[in-house]
Amino acid sequence: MTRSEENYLKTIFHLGGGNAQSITTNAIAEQMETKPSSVTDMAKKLADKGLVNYVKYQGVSLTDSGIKTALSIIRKHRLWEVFLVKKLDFTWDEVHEVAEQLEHIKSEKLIDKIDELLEFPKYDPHGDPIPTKDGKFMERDEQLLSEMPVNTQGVCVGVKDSSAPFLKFLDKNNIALGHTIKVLEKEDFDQSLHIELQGKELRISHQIAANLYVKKND
Amino acid sequence: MTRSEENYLKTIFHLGGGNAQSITTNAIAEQMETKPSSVTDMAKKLADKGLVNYVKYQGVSLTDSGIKTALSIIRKHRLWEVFLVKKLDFTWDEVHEVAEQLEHIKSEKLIDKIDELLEFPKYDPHGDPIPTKDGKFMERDEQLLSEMPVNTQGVCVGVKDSSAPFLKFLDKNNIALGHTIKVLEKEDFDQSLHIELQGKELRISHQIAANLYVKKND
DNA sequence: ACCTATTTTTAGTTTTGTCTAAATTTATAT
DNA sequence: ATATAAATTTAGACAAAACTAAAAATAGGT
Ligand SMILES: [Mn+2]
Ligand SMILES: [Mn+2]
Ligand SMILES: [Mn+2]
Ligand SMILES: [Mn+2]
Repeated sequence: MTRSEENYLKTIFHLGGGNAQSITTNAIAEQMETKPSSVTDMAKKLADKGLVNYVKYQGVSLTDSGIKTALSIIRKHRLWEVFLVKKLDFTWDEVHEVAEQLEHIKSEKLIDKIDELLEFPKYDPHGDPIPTKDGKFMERDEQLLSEMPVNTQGVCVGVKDSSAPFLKFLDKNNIALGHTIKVLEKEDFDQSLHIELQGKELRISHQIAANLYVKKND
Repeated sequence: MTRSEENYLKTIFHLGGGNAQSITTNAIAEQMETKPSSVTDMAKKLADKGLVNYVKYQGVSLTDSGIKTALSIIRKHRLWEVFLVKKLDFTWDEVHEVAEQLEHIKSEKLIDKIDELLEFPKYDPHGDPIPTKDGKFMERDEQLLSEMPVNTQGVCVGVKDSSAPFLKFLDKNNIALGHTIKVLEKEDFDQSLHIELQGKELRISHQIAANLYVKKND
């Protein structure tokens, strides 16, 4: 399994190709910042290896074997991200790039030991669930902050956009995973929100709210 | 800097190319389990990049820039080996393969933090010195056990051969870094040694003794 | 049903790193 | 000094993974 093949599988999974959905050539090309013709070439190769179902002009979806492989890469990526934050004091906006490299290290023992050292974390620094060794996913009952009704409250559990600029913005505004957020008011005009964050009041744009996952309190 | 280029530089360094010595095409090819013609191709490329001095039919030596790069890869390799042993309970015969992959991860912050986490180790699990960030080497006053005179004693500080079979053999015979070894007798016939190891007597072949580094006691 | 715009594939190139086989240079031995 | 052997380089090929440009298929709109 080459690094490139692994990256394609991961991307197809993230685009929904694990749910029998057919992912288009263009969607993959855009996500990977490559050209559609390159995607076609790889689609054929992955199909030959039994990792994707590929029908000309119809896109690709992952086979069971492809899903398994994609999940193992995603598991490694997220465990390394936790390692970088918990053990090496990286900030959550610094880890993704390095994890993109570390996820391709081939050693089952290595990743199992990292998992153990971290005491088997369930979520990565951005709140994304870490698949178990046998490819099980811990999905969480969560919703976007932008979809929470006024006067409900919950705990921030994840980010949809995990780009460095967004994460740094959150840091600057004291928004972090585990913080309590209550929706005080929604502005009709621009969908901006007036929220209570850890006791303090704050106004945030729709764009921010639409990239924060919240778990509603019982 | 590609992974392949890094591996060539590291190999040339290990073969002595850091001391203005000219390393032959065949020596590099043999060490890297590749063909001489491939080495010639790479020699030209590395020369173009100013990393080696290459004279046709005469072999290559590292430039200052090449030495610097080689030392940075070796530093990463050895720090990762320490990490695997100290933090993840790998044995010293398991670490090399994984370190061969990890040494190519590109992140200065990552390796500096690993160094810090390990409290700036000076030697790797096989007793090899870890170059400092600015490329300084901690050479040790050491010699091969096979070259120690009868009735001298010292501490085992390193292995010359760090292949898994040899390391496992050492484990089985309770030979480990830090253990005290005294040469009791040398057999003229086959150069085998009669030694005292941590108080117990033991016979070892010349081949074993010629792959153990010992630091003579003052 | 037909035309058009978009998507996707094909065909042909490029780069990196490898290989084999052949040619060339250097080393060795008489 | 010359023949022979060994080491090294050259030339040409290949696989992986990308690209561009052109061809083909699909989707939408009238
Ligand atoms: Mn990430
Ligand atoms: Mn993440
Ligand atoms: Mn090693
Ligand atoms: Mn080592």
